[in-house]
Amino acid sequence: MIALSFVNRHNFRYYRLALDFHDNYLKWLRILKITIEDVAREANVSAMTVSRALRNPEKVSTKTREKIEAVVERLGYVPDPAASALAAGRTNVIGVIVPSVTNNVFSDVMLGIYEQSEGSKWQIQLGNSRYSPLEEERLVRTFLSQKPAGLIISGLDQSETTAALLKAAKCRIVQIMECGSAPYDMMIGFSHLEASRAATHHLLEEGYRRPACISARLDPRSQRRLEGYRIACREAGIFDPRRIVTTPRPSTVTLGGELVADLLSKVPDTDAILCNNDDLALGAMFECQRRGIAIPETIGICGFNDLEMMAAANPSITSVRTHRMEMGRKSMQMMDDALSGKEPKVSNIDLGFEIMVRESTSRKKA
Amino acid sequence: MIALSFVNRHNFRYYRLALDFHDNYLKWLRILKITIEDVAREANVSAMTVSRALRNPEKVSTKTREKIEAVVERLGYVPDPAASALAAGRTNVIGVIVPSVTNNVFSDVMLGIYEQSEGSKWQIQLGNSRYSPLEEERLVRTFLSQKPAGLIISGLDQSETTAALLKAAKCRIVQIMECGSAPYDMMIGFSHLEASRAATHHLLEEGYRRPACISARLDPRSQRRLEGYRIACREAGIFDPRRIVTTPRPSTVTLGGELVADLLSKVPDTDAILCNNDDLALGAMFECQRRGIAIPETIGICGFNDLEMMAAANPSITSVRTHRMEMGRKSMQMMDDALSGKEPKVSNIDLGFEIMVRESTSRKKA
DNA sequence: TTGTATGCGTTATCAA
DNA sequence: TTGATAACGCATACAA
Repeated sequence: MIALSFVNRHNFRYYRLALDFHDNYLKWLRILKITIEDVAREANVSAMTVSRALRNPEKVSTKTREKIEAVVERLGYVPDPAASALAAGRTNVIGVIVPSVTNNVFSDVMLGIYEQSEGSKWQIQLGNSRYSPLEEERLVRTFLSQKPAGLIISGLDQSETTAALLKAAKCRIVQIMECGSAPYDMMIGFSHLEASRAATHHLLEEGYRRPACISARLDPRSQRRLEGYRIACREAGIFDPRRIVTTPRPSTVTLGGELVADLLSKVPDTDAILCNNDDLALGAMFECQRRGIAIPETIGICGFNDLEMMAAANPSITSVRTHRMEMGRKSMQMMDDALSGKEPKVSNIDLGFEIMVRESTSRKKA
Repeated sequence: MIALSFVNRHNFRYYRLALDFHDNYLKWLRILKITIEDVAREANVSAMTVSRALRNPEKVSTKTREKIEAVVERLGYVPDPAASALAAGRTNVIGVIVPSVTNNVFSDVMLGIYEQSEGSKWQIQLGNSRYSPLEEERLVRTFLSQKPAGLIISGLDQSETTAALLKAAKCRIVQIMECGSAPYDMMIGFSHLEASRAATHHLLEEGYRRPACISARLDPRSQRRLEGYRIACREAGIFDPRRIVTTPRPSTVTLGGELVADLLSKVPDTDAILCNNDDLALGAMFECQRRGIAIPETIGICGFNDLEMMAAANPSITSVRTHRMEMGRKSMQMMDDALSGKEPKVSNIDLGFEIMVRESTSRKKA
């Protein structure tokens, strides 16, 4: 009876079960549901003090804090995030929305994000829009309903509704992958158009006069890369629309080979191939090798993204290095800074790119 | 005054602001926070009925349901998942914990999971343990604290604490990637040991007598694959420990080349290389080509996983096909079935594997 | 520094 | 078929 007097309603059952057997009681606690109340009772403090000890340890005396921490550890207490979110009206969730989780490009970015978030209080939640603006909209809605602290989202091409949702959102937003002029909030990326244009320039400088471009997927960034190729060719006065071969299919190594086959059947005098990504480039290389076409002498090949395998290939393949992991890391850092009150000085970062010249386009010395 | 009489406390402000201007009021609602109460008031029903109309539409008359749905649509009401989780004590979240999000192997599995979950009410939440049992433990704890409907987790090698947590968990669990005898709940995968053993057999059947094995990362599954190689070699009486070259570093294409260089410097008479994954295999191929070693004549190369690029390579590379996407899909299906009450007939599935014989090991016909 | 009272938005329960 | 009421577990605001 005495024990029951300080027991709240929902703890009744296990107190009944283990009234005079403390160890048993602890076991029950562990299996049933441990709340902040349980911790408070064990530590002889109020629930509020426990809450404080966990969120703002500095606002609690060292002694009580240590006592509470010990009890938390002993009981294995884990705060209920739902209750926390409901009471506080916010969460420690940072939503990350990417078009693809199977694409190396995005997985590298995610790696950077994960690395940077390690040790912080932020919890990453990943969404996969699968290149669909509608799916993206659904994801944004879902994420926002969770009152996230922040949202990291890919690109500039959200649907009108999505854009409206993001503009109205009360959380911080970092757009990644591209550069642009009107970020919702913060932004970090690079210019796909300029990168592709520079790559085309490189081909021209190496002496290739009839460069082609193959592209798959045709998402907004692919399109801008295509445009970069077009511009560079026009600037050099050698643009020929027949040398552009595209497909909406997702890119694969095999597809790279097929696109090259298609290309060469239409315009056999092509002397260089700018591939919209590295998978295509690898496939293009294999196809050329199968046909006995010399790389880089007869045809030069340039990829995009500079995946790790480009340097290992034989011949090694020229590619446009994009700083994906750094992009992930910095986006997370900007987010963290913004959420910690130290507003980042620059909120719209162009990370640039680098043409990694390798054997596959080095005709000069040959 | 009349209007105020039926207005609850927290809606007071925007009622004040737009008492007699209904449209404006709706706009405010949209920007501020729309709760189930707002919907209920607009639809002239109780909050409970709105809740029912959304969760169990069949328990509400068609007329009221339609009325409510219209209001929900008009106000753009999105339920607060935190409140829902708190009140119901459960969520529609299915947690997926994988060791790596950058590894093609897991991204294929995830693709399957995402595809299968599409259209269902389940919400996928991804966790990345980065091959760390401790990180995995942390993730399991975090996920469980969210009262998920289910958990999909990779492998059999959880830490003791993690295992205890999972056993005590009230949610359904599907283990993926491997086969084993004592699942926490459900399981789907294949035997890495048998797959690797079969691949080694294939090499022996092709006439290779001095097969080597290169491996990176050395996670539990790599180790079991290594063991499969050992067993097959011992069975054939040709086991030579010098032919095993491993590194704890994460595998890359470049690393494949380095391991081959290392291997050949130690045991130059090696006539086949079983690579523990396809990245290594590709790197091995490039390295052999660089050294002018004929594939498959002088050295045969076999990968593991059968990533798409294996078939596109030149020469095409033999690999062990594992049914990753199907694994993802089926794991999600098992989960869905289990959660929907229709307990799956088989709860421990061996998906098997397939040796995809290609040019890189086809010496017979040569 | 610590505690008390109260509300967050939803759903379970039971009554109508 | 619908509604009233009481939790759910935690954090805010304020009091002590």
